[in-house]
Amino acid sequence: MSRLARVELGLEARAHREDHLDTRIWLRLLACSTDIEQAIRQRLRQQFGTTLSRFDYLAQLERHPKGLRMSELSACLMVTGGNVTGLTDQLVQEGWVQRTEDSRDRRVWRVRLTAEGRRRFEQMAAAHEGWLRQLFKPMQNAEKKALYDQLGQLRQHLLATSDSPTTPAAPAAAAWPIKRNPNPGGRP
Amino acid sequence: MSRLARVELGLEARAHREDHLDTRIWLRLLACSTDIEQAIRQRLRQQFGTTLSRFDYLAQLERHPKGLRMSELSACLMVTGGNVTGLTDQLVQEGWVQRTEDSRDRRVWRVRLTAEGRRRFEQMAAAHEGWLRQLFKPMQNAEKKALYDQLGQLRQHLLATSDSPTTPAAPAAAAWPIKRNPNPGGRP
DNA sequence: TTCAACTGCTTGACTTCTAAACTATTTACA
DNA sequence: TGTAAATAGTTTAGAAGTCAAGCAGTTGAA
Repeated sequence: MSRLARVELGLEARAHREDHLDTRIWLRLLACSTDIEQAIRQRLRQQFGTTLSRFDYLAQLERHPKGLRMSELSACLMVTGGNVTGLTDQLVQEGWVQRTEDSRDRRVWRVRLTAEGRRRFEQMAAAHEGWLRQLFKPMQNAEKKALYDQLGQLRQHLLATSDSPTTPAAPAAAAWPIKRNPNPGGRP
Repeated sequence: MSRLARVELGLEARAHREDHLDTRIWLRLLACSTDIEQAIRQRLRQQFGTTLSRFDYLAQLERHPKGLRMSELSACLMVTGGNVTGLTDQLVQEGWVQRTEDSRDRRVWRVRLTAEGRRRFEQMAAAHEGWLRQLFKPMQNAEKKALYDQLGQLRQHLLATSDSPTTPAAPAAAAWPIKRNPNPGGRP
């Protein structure tokens, strides 16, 4: 098997002909997502010296000029609160965002872009859009629309399923054999 | 804005009505991918005490009974070599895989599943397939096929684009303003 | 009014992954 | 043959993420 052939498959190489369509869709989706993500990460780093997480963070703030609470950011970004605290500390220190107190509830922080942060983010966002245009250039417009709709349907279904009580949170007890230290304080 | 509404949007909330279709596709793709990934990670951890990276790693080996080199794994998994070294060390220590020397080239390691590793992986793979079946259950078969094909086209295009010389690796010099420590040895 | 339960955020210990520098081996070629 | 370049893998420092415990502030019911 040539190197090229393997590289061209990437994560999708896991798919077997006998695999269910569900599995094949997932592997293909993941491969596409990883491809694009790596391309974006690399460009953000090389051209702006920043990371995708920070970009995502700033993008959410740009959508909400009045600012967001930490917990709202956590939900939007689909990451834990601890992570948001860390990102916020960095971005505050570098002058992209500012924390302001909420007069009604002294536990909450409201985070918003600084003028400088907004200015700089807008540059990145323009570049970001250009990169995506380039990545998707070979696709026909009709293809794109179709893909966008298909993904929309998938997302609807996923959200419906995850909310339903049919999703088993976990079996009564951990089901794997004797293991000293499954995952202490670590990422899943 | 209610919590539910926000959570339901997640990463996709970044999309504005005026954004280009390309951007909107990407955000939707990423949201779908993240949703599924988190579901799978959670189940792997809770039910098998393992991680998605390890599962992916083992899945590649299962496809290749004769074993793979570290560099081949790195390409298949779309991760860096250093990462493969670490994962291999762990899995060898836990008895899932074994390193064997290559008689032709003393630099290379050939990694393969142990019998125990294969046995245990097969259990996980069966569960994995079940989870995906569950996640995709609400989707019609025709929808799934359409999505699978659309993603296939996208991937083709992405691979074609990334190979082409039109992709600018980086501008002549780093383009962001004065920054003491852009990203020393860190993740992008 | 007071105290227990809840909420919003932070902290701390830990894992995963990356990029870049490094070591060891093989290959190409003058 | 001898040496430079290329290749395979490892090491290292640090970013980014997780979970769980902890603290301060808020809420609500006796």
